[in-house]
Amino acid sequence: MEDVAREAGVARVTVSRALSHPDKVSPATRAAVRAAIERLGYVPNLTAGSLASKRSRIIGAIVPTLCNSWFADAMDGLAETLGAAGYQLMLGQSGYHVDQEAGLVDAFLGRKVDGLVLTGVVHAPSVRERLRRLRLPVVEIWDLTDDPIDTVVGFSNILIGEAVAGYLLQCGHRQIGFIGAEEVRSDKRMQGLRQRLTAEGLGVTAATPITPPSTIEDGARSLAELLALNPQLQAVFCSNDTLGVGALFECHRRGLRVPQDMAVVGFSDLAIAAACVPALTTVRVQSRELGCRAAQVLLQRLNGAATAEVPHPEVIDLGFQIIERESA
Amino acid sequence: MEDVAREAGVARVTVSRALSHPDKVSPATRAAVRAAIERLGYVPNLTAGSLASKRSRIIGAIVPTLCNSWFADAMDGLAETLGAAGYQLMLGQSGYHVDQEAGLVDAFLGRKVDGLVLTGVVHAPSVRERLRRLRLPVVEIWDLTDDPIDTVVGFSNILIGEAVAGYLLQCGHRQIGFIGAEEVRSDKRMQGLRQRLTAEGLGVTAATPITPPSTIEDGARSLAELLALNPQLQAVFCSNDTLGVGALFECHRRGLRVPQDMAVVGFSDLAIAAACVPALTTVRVQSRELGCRAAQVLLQRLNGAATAEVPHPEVIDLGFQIIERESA
DNA sequence: ATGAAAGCGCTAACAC
DNA sequence: GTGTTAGCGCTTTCAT
Repeated sequence: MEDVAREAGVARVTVSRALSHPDKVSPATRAAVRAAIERLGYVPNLTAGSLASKRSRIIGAIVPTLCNSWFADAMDGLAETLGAAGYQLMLGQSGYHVDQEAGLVDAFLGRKVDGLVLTGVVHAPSVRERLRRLRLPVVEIWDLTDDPIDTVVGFSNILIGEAVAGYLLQCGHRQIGFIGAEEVRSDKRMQGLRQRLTAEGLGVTAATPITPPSTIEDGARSLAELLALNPQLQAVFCSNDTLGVGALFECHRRGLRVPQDMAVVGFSDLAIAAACVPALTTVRVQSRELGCRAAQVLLQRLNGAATAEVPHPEVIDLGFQIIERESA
Repeated sequence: MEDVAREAGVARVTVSRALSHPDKVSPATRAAVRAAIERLGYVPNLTAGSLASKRSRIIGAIVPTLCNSWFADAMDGLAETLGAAGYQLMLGQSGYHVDQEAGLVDAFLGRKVDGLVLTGVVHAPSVRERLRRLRLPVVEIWDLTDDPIDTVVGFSNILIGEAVAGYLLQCGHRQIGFIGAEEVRSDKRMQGLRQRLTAEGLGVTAATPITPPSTIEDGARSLAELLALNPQLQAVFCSNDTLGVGALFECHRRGLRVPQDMAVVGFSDLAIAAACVPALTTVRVQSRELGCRAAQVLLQRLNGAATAEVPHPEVIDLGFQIIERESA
């Protein structure tokens, strides 16, 4: 930067200003600086800038795993929107463990991220507390809560469970099962399902929760387990489409007609849901949009701070949609 | 850090050392420092550390998009391996554009990443040159080349095309088509296919390249296009499984029996390939392992530098595998 | 084994 | 509009 300043015949600050606040510099010097930068191939050290300005233009995001395309899609939207605004994405994977998430949050805080995106609303207590106290812009995604750390943008996993229960009941099913993952948001969907069913005086047959990542084989195995538990079973809600496809497979193998003998509903609407035979009825959530929206909220917070605006906790519900196909 | 030093009754340097080089500090002071840190809830500012030490412990990675689960899987492996070694992943999306990639490389260099992972071996000339000159650890993935920037770990897209051609020929097909994306690695697979076929005195019918992201509908539409171009078509190689499934759909719609009337081969072995009916014969590449391996190479480079070892360009071929299912 | 001094490369106040 | 003066919070030498 020293060199650029000399080359352009100005002081270092002026170079800095020409880069960060172009409008605070006369067009002439701005041009001179640009030219010097070009000539010297100067690349500003953003690390030094971050240290001095206390703004890193980095957003940290933590998802359980990128292997699940719904999270990957959300990160795609997040990275794209953030990138367009000149922010960088630092990504971490929690493996569905709150303590691993806590470790990543620490690391990100140490790196002075300007904001954070966390998956879900359940975190280590220390994390919630720290983040609240720091007043760091934080967006929780993929679920809802009345008491977000800062802002939450997602959908209600409990309502999804209830809606699927309602749908299945309406189809005339009474013996309903659940195949889910060993994971808090899956539990909530099950909870919603159970609530609604209990209200009708019905129970729900639940398979042993699957340790992520879910596979098609897990889905098949779980359906078999469910059938052993309750041979009368008429319908099953699978906590994700992968398990749903597995359940479909097991039905096929056993000669069960879908949906007549067994109705199957999935979750997340992967491409596979539309492509399998019979096509899988599922719940669609807008993963990518979720990421975009999370980015927008962060960006707004980060600029809002500049305009002395103090934002308060907010709950943004993006909703969901039952996609009716052939399987239920 | 000042506070921690005071609390522990030592100098700031000692705190720094206790954190970064624990073995250079007596066990007693180390414990005192740890205690003080605990008591004060001190979180080191890694930005400042990076600035001072010129090592950021950040790796930048650029993929075309995270929406394609093969890239997401690779990033999953990368992030996991890197995270375990105390490195953070900064992620960017190029949207399949070399100039967008170049912009991200600039941004990452400005952030002083310790290493870089790029998708593919085709980049803006300025990028290659810059990176080479900087001697920054760089791993190119998802393809191979004789002339990598630094190290390349992937598979040969050309050989994949040739292998699929060989497979299809062996199945007895002579009229072969290609459905691909508007993208350099897809082109290479087509190139390989064409080479092998040309060697047999055969041609290949190619559909209009699909602008990413590919959809199932794109695949269906492309198969229709191919059939219009060449009604005798016996087999088609689709540049990814999504297109393959689309092709399968179109065959079904037209009452074409697969593989008797039309053989279909996909690429990447998504879960959907095994789940659709008929199951899709495809080419499997180890996406996640690719990411892990890329991370290992970087880590080795980064430590190797410490041991004064100067590594030279390397080509690591992870190969591929044709997964024979029902569709071809 | 520990400390003192000197930056890392930039930005934020203030002056001019 | 531009320059001057101080740091940002840490890690290096190099002494001790």
